[in-house]
Amino acid sequence: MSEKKVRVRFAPSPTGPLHVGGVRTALYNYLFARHHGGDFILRLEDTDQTRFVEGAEQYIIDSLKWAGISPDEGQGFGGDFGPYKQSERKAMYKPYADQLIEQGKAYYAFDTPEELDQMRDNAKKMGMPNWQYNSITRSNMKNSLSLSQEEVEERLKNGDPYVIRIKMPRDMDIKFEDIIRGWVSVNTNNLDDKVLFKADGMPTYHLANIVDDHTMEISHVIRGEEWLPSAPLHQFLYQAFEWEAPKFAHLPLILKPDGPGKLSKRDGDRLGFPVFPLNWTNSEGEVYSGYKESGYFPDAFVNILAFLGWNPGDERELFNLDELCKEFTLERVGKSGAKFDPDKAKWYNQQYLRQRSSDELADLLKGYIAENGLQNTSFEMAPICELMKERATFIKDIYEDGKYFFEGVTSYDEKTTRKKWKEQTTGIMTEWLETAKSIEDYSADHVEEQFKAFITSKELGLGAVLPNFRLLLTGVGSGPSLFSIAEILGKEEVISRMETGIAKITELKSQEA
RNA sequence: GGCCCGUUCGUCUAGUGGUUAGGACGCAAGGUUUUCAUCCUUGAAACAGGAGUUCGAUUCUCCUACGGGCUGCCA
Repeated sequence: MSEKKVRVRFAPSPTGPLHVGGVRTALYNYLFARHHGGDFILRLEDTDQTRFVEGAEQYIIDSLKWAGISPDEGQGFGGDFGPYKQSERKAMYKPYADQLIEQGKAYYAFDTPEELDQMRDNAKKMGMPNWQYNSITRSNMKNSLSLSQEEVEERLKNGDPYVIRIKMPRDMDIKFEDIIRGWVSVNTNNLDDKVLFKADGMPTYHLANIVDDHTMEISHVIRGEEWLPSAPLHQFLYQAFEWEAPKFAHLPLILKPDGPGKLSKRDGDRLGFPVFPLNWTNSEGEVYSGYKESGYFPDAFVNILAFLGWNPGDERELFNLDELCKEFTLERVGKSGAKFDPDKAKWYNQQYLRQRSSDELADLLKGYIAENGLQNTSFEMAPICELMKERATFIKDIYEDGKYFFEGVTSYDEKTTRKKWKEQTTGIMTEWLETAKSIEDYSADHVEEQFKAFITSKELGLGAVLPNFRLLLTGVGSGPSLFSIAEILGKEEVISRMETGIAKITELKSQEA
């Protein structure tokens, strides 16, 4: 049976940026291909010329690359089955439509869009919300089944606009087995005579899709659930052409985190999380945020998406791409839609951040600083990352929570100053400053030892003194081990920060009084 | 409205004809910590409802409810 090589395709329409649902579909295709040693193909379905969006094609390619799931062949990636863009394959489709006409499986229809709108409107007014062009109604329409042969020829010769529609038979059950959903069955009485070929000379999605999947030797069609209703039509077309149909797998949809409905473009920025892999600026100049720019790692992003509808069947949750390729099967994909959980997404990123070495984080942090034109530091970046990574979710947290390493101390946290800096503190800190000056070894352990000896000799409590020391070195009331911070800053900087800090806080305090 | 698909903690989910229905995120409490975060422990939290089938159904069947998708010369 399926000795055939596994070949799957991701076939988006370049009408805008890809959102996470689309990327997940691409990911599942990629994982399936890798798991079976097959090919993953990118095909652009741009048969609707009115919906062309500048930059969308490149956006799709860039997104897949960023996520690390580049196609083996396809638009922008080469291959032997090209072109991979339907607008460039335009000439291929007509003969297939003609073949169906010759075989009596399809027919010409001359009804104008206006006439069809009129039909639907009238039907609606008469209480029929779903008027369809089908085996019943087609006899009342202008087509090659209802018109005389002479008139049809006349119209064709005159160059009257026409479409080609499938002639859906009456009362026939179409069944197919979906890998995820099992047997799906629909009666053709509920199906309409879909347009296969448009008046502008382009095929519709339905025709192009079948012809391309067949000629590109696609073995499995893995796509979103929104295609399930047209799957019977596609099945019927394979039969009409007498082609072996690929296997189908319809993926559940990704839903909004709050109310009902599938995740849409606006949800992300409304709810404070991205729905797109990369930033996207529309023609009006509005920017929609992307995972990349929001600080997500590609591997975390992939992990998040993989688990929206799939799981390994045990309790592991952290999977990199290689592991996913090894373990992914369509049989373990769920049937029901998943609501996107922004909190869980952050948690994943945090896990991946912590897995990274301090050197790796240091490089990323340098990139972040450069990209955003932020203040660089003369301190070693890796130890800072080592110190901050436990409490960070994104690279930017390392910078923001450790600003004092980069921008120095620019202010003193009001609350901590008010609550912890007592009258006698200035004196204590000045004494500690003198001691600190005499210390040569500024390793964290040694500073801690000296500090503790100091407070013991003064009969002071750690909780009363340390927050003030922290205030002097960082300007903030909380953070990682202060002694480690001191080690990174080094003796010179510690002394200098203490001197200016004591002076400034004392001044602030005296102004209050 | 019609057709199709779905329904286990708030969310993502595991799971079985007989289980204390498991995990993760989030939430709450306690512990650790100079502090914040981390970390550890504990806790609250689910089989949509109703009929069947069965000795026994969360698990199988049907109905209802709810959710979702589709219903274009869009994909």
